[in-house]
Amino acid sequence: MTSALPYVYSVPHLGNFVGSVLPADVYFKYLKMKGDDAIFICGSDQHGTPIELAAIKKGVEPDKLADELHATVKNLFEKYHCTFTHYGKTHTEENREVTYGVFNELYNNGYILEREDMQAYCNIDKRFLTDRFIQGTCPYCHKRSARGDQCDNCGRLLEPTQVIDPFCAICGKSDITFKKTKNLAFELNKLQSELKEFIKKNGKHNWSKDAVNKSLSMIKEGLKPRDITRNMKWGFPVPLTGYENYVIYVWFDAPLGYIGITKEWNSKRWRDYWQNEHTQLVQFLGKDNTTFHTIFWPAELIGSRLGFVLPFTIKESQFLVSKQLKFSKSQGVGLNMRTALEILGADYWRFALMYMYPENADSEFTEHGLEEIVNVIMNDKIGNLAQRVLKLSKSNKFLAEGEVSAKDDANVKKIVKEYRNAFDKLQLKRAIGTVVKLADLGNRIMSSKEPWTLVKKAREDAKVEKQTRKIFSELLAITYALGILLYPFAPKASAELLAYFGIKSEPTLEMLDQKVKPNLEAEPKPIFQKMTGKEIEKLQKYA
RNA sequence: AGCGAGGUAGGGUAGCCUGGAGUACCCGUCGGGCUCAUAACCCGAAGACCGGAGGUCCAAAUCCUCCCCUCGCUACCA
Repeated sequence: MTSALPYVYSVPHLGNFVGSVLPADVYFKYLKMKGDDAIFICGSDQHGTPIELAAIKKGVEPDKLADELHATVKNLFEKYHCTFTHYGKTHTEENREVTYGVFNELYNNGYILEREDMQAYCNIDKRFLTDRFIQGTCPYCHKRSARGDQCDNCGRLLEPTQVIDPFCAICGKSDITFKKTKNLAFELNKLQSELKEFIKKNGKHNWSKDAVNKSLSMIKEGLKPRDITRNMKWGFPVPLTGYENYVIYVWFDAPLGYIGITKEWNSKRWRDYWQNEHTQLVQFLGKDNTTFHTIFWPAELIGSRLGFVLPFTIKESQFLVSKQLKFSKSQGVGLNMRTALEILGADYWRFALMYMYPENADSEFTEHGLEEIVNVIMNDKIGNLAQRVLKLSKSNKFLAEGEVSAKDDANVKKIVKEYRNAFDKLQLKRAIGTVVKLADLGNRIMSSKEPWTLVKKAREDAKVEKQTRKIFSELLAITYALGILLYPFAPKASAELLAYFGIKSEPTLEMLDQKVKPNLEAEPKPIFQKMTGKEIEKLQKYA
């Protein structure tokens, strides 16, 4: 399984995180709990115009800048307890090999076309300028914020020739002329029917309606050849004579990075996953990225005839948006993955973000919404249930000692089944909902059975004692199961809870059937805390 | 503009594929219970013309058509 490769231009914001890496990591943790042979591949997408431009402006080599950014982002994901099998990057020898392999096969198989077009050329820097290297005044809003592809101010799409008073983003001068230049294009149109067949077949495997329909409609409208070379410097050089000054276009090598990164992880085993007909490839990505994964990239794989696996499931997310808070616009300002950790710990963000996961529709991030999830769902319902069960058990050891297991409890079993079912269908919001359901079950038992009353009678009445032991056993089983089910969403809290039951290793679903003994000597500590005025104040700084 | 997806109590969501009394969850509001626990938890109530207008059907939030609003894509951002 993979998560969309973050384009490492700045610190990812919370919307980026919840769109692909986080749900992917959550799902991966579930697969590991289940015991599947799964690997989770992700990494930094390092090529492309924005990074080359930033490197030129900073006066550093693009590979150096890209590696620095890669290190920063990698470190951040670790702080959020993401456990990739490998978090790599696209500018590697391995990815170059994979990219050239696919490129050469497409070329040999007759899917590559040479065509000519007009492109901007800076007479001062003596180089061609891709659209983003052209800046100037927007013909629509007349702000000096237009680029060759789009205006940053009004968001309208532009042609480079439409930009008024264009200047070169590198030297700032206006000495630009348009020259005829050649490029290689990938004839996607030749693979249309194979792509359609692939989407129709695999689209049944839990893809969103949105992903299937927009992919099919794009094919229906007719695919066109798409450029795969760029007249710039940063990237993999095109391995063809006559193209010495060109690099492979980032969209072409970035998704091949999934394979390249796997090869970087393990030079022997990568083929076992990627060239194996039994592999089920599950890919997490945001809605802006869908057709790259359902059309452009599969076309590369199909056209290469190298027997690479195609996406089995496309797990597309919508966007998490915020009207009241600034999600990073770029440049690391606003509420992003870094600044968020200054407010709350990783478990809180993981759980809260998954609780508001924009699974089927855009979802709204609000300060109040976050507060509610942290304070009510995590703290009051889940954390406090564990605390009241463990404390009551500790102060009534004679009723709580002995082995417990979630195996024989019908209510717990039912919820666990629903949890598994939700995950297996990739319904992640439903999955996190079942965790809350389990806590609700515990809280309801507490209220209806009132074990704190029973313990007083249990010492005198053997019948009551037996009854009370059963209730304790059930409550402890629920708490133990909570510790396991919580793992994908809040791994740290899960570990803390499971420690009371003597579990120190990574949890598995099999453990639910094990018999465990609660440690009634240890003083239970709350696994979650509420957000206080201090955290809310910090959050409001981003309003 | 074209294509795709969304619009559900005051707020936030699930339900829609596979039609069956507006069903459910969280917050907020109102009333009650409980005192084990982190002032938490539990029970009950009020609150929705399911974006709008038509249509199909014994029956529509769900299927069809048109319109309005929001988001995404439209091939040189990735």
